[in-house]
Amino acid sequence: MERATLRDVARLAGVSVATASKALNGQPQVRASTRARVLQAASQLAFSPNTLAQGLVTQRTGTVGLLTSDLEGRFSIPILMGAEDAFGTDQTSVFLCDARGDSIREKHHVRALLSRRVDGLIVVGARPDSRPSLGHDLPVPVIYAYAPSDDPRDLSLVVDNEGGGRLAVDHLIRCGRRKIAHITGDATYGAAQDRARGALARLTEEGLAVAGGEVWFGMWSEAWGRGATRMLLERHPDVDAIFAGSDEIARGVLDVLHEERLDVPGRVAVVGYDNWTILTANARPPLTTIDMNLEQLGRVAAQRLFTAIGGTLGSGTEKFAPKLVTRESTAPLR
Amino acid sequence: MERATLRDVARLAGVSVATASKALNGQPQVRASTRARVLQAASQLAFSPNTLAQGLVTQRTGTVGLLTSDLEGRFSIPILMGAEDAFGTDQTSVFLCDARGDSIREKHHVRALLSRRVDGLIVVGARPDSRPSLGHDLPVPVIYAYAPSDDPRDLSLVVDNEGGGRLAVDHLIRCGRRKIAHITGDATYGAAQDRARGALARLTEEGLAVAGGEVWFGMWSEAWGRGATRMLLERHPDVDAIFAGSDEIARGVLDVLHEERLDVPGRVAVVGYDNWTILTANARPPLTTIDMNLEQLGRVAAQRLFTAIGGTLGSGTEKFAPKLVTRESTAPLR
DNA sequence: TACGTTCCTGAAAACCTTTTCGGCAACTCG
DNA sequence: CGAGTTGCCGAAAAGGTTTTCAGGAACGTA
Repeated sequence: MERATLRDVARLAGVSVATASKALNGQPQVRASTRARVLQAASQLAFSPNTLAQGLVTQRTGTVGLLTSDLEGRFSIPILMGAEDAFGTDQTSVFLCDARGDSIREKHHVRALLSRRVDGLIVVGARPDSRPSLGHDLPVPVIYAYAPSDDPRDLSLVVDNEGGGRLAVDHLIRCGRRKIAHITGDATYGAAQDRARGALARLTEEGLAVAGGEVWFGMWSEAWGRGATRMLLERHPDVDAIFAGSDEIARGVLDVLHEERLDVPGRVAVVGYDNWTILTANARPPLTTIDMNLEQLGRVAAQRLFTAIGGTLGSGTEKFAPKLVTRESTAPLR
Repeated sequence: MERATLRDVARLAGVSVATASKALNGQPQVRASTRARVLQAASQLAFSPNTLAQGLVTQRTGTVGLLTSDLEGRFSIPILMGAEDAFGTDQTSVFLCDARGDSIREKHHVRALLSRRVDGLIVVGARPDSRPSLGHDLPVPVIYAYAPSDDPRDLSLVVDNEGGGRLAVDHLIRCGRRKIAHITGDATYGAAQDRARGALARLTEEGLAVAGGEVWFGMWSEAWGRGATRMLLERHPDVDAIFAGSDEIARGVLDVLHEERLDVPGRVAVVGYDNWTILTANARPPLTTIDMNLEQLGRVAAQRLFTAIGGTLGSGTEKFAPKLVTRESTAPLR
């Protein structure tokens, strides 16, 4: 299966390569009949242009590098899908690189991508805390997604975790709940702090205090969700809603509530975080949760990068609003 | 940040581009001192070769296309990671494309990838049943992973599901179990059938029949796992092991056993399938399961493709053995 | 008929690298 | 001292495309 080149097309159409090129690219200075001949020849030969050669002369490759730090982590994937999707429609392809959290591996990948003359870079971090900038002496625009760059001159797109916490609590309040507890993950995660801050702020607005006396920080696991819920019920059996910092934790919460025969949502309402379908849809009952809209984040990152490729992209950190996904674990009281 | 070209390096080193190229590529016909000068110049200018130009002349781009049908699905990711990992060490990069199960979208992507002059293609399917071949008139080698091609002339790398079923049951038998049930997913999935066949074969070897009278096909969900387990316990309360067709189903199984206060693994042992960490590690107790070794599959696919790029790759379907991951949900009886 | 326009077309340069091959200098050896 | 080797280096072609610019043909006008 030998590939046809533009030369072959031109020869078959009886024109020069220059005209063939112009005909194929829709340049105006070619007669309609000539263009038709070229098009016909091209399709006959199943011609598809060599993008390497195109890139060499146009200085645009139509490729971007997507640099992730943890592919196995669940958060990179939706972002990646969003970006791939957005680019798919413009004809740009994405190079996927997984640095596995290793910074020298990351450097290596950046070098390779630049060597491939990508038009831009999207860096998606493993967790929503800031990460080291790639620097400013790069010849292409870089956009940071999920984990912001630690350099404010870079452009970062992140999730609004404070807004997410606020959203969850707001929903519970609207359901008539007044004794709302918050069980969440590792306190060293900025995300945990932000969500808690948002939750507390909304409670305060309503004149409420958090049930359980304080936010329960711990780990991002079902086991912690179970343990914390047991302690919580022991000390504050009258709690009527629990906002969990992740769907995993929420699963643990539900598990213990079920064990204790406390009806969800009749007696206690539960909200999770992440909208990780495998956990939320299968839960008993299916879990109301906060969706970070990561796919949208990826899509926007792609678009921003695309428009920035010619000119320049801004700087600073843009926050994206999460959304509430209601399922059966929450409902109005009575 | 303008990029240095080989010309710049050559000029700085006081040699021709030809010698500069040879020096950088380790060709022998260049004096040591000259090479040193070139190397020095290159590093001084932070030179990195333009791979587009290289590809144009060498007819090798050092890129492969990875065509997946369902990125969100959990099975593509490990394969993708394995491939990315294997390629990372050779300096080849991967173009990621998600066809979203749409065959015209897939065609589109293939065209684009060929236009980019990828050196090869890895096609990873959504489910382990056979899928349409991309055809044989492609100018690059293609390798099918997870979902085999429906054309035996293609090379496909798949998981040995029959072996997996056998492995699970074998483990349960070694744990002294004799009344082993199998609750699994959608009967229209080849994977479900294969796993069941392997399980039954191993039981027969031991002179055992499957507990519950037959294999319980249903859906790949926790809810089905719960429902099936309830029915099973009602009719056959003496079952001492359950092999679940997926970790999701296993979670449902565990849930009901827990509700019924049947000790796991003291009274009933449970084995899952997939080793989906988020489900298995958090289960109560942590779940023994079958790991399909998908990362290895991806790695091998990459290697096969790489060695095939020069020559030709074989055909047929190669099966890869899954492995047993033991956790606390299984243990010897008494 | 001579000249200026308007339309199309094609030759050639450019993009950056690899690779072949010829040539020059310095040797070795008879 | 001449001929044959050996070791390094550079000129040039090649890879496939886009784009600029010059020029030819056809036409209208004076």
